[in-house]
Amino acid sequence: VATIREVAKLAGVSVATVSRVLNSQGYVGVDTRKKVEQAIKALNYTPNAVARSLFNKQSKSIGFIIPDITNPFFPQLVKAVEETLTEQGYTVLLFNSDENLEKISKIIDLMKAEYVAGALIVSDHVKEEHLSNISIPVVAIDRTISGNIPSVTVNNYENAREAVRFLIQQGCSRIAHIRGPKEVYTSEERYRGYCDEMAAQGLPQFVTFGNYELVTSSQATISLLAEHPQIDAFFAGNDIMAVGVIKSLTSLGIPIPEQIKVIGFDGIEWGTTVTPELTTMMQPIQQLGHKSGELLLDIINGSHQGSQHFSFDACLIERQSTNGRG
Amino acid sequence: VATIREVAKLAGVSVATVSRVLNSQGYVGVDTRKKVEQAIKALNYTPNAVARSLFNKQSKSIGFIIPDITNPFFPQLVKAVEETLTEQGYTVLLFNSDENLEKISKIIDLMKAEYVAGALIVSDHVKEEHLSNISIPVVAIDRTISGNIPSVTVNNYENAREAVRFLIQQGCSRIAHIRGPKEVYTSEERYRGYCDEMAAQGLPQFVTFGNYELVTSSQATISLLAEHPQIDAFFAGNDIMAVGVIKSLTSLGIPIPEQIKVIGFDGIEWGTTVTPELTTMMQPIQQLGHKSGELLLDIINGSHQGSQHFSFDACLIERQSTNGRG
DNA sequence: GTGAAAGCGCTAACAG
DNA sequence: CTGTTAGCGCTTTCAC
Repeated sequence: VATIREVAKLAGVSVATVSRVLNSQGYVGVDTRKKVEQAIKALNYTPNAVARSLFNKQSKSIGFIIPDITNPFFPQLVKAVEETLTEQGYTVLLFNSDENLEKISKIIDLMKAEYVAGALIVSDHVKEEHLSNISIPVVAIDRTISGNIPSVTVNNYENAREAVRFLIQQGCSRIAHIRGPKEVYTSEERYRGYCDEMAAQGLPQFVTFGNYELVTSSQATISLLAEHPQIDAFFAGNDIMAVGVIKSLTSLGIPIPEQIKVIGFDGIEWGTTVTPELTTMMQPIQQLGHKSGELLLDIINGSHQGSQHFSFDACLIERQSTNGRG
Repeated sequence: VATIREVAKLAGVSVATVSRVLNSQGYVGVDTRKKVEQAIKALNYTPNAVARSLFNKQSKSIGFIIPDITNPFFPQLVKAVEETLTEQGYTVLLFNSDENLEKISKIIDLMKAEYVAGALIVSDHVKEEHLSNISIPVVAIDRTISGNIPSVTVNNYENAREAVRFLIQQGCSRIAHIRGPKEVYTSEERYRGYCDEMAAQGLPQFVTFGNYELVTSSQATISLLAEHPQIDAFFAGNDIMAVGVIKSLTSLGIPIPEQIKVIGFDGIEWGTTVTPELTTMMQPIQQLGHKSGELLLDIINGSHQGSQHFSFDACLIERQSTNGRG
């Protein structure tokens, strides 16, 4: 592997000059530049990223902390983020936190040690104080951390109301909500949206915890239905739970959507594998990923101005689980 | 952030001595060591990983190349791999190749630039020559690259035969195979297993391509069935395609497993969300991940000896899609 | 046992 | 415009 010194020697110049053409910084004579470029090509030279990091105290990589790589929502987000970041010459370092604070603090140490240029964080447990002794730019995705930390989110609250309104338009009035875990931002927001919309419409509320899990949600469905047989629709806090609802209803022999309609939230592929296919509020994953990548890069480059917080709307995808003759 | 020099000053020794206790290398006086350790604690010092890499030309990170992060099989593998690697103080750098050779060569360059200690690769397109000018240890997972490159795989061929045999035991004899894409190792192996077992049993073969995709598989199912109505079982090359089979059969009103039985391969969670739940050959993902991590570490540490190739068995999980009154 | 010094590959003053 | 030089933080001969 060639070093800058070898390039300099071949080109008959000093390493400083080579460094200048490498970073297109400072004045370099036209012919000198040409000689250097030839030498670079001849030696198939690439600057050593580690040495650069050591000096610059910054690398061309971005840390990305997600809570759970096995939740299909996140891999899609990762892909979107990677698209914009690699396009700008950055590498994404992906970390799985499992929402474990010890792990998170290790990850943050590691990111500092690796001189990452910035960080993208999806977490309900990371608070501003965890980030206080970290001097690198951070953008929160999918949930806010604090008003001081830039964020890119989804209008969970408003879109949840929209889901409920859609069910009402379809003729439902006894709408149950299987909600996600406590203290999880998206879960709380969607729950709040459900409550407010139902209250606004003067409709009764039926709520149980499903914890964003399939099995829990299946069970919750059955017990809720036992208590309130009049339920004519389920709004699940995410698609995984909605699939659980569909499983239970199917096993109970309840026709979907004729007797009970089901709507989810997320837009993951699972929703299309079940029968009937799941109607859902599809999250704008591409937009989330691209915007957060761009925002972070802008902040890193110091070229960002204006609002620190962005949010996008989920989009209703009507499929079979609500498309009855209704 | 403290540096080694500050630690040395506080401890009243030279940086060389600090370095020695850091790496527990060379002789250090007992009391000197104690002073240094105190200073380290007092300053909350952590050695700078980048500076270390620059000198050692090796970092404590492992590159992991997967073909597609949105395929649920890989996130699970990633988790298993991470478990063993982080335990040993290594960080996993995850890369998505999309099986794009250009991207792969960039990733390999990057890994060299970051001085990764080793690499784990899942790919059908990476050949030995791509790795030739790379001097870091490599382990292939889930598919072999060449006899010279250590690998940890699944007995796709044998386990596919097992799946077919199971179907036969259940009383099926007109068994169709929806196969994965051409030139994909796992796909070819499972196909070969199907063919050989069917031939051995003197049974007729029905094969179509499903390309490891849901929609393609659904369509393939319908056309295959139109041509050969006598089919009484489907062996799909992976679970995603098996779900596609179930979808089509359900929409055709064909009872599963009474009229037609279905078996998949992989053991992803999707299989439990569909109705009926999917019988499948569950891959030993944990074992795959752990073994490949250990193997790579052993090679890096030069402590490996013996076989370079390991393989594990997938395990039959009987669920509703084959559990008819049969 | 311990320290001084050279150097990993690169960049950024500072001279010229 | 271009070269010299001093580090970034760490490890490792080589003396003492």
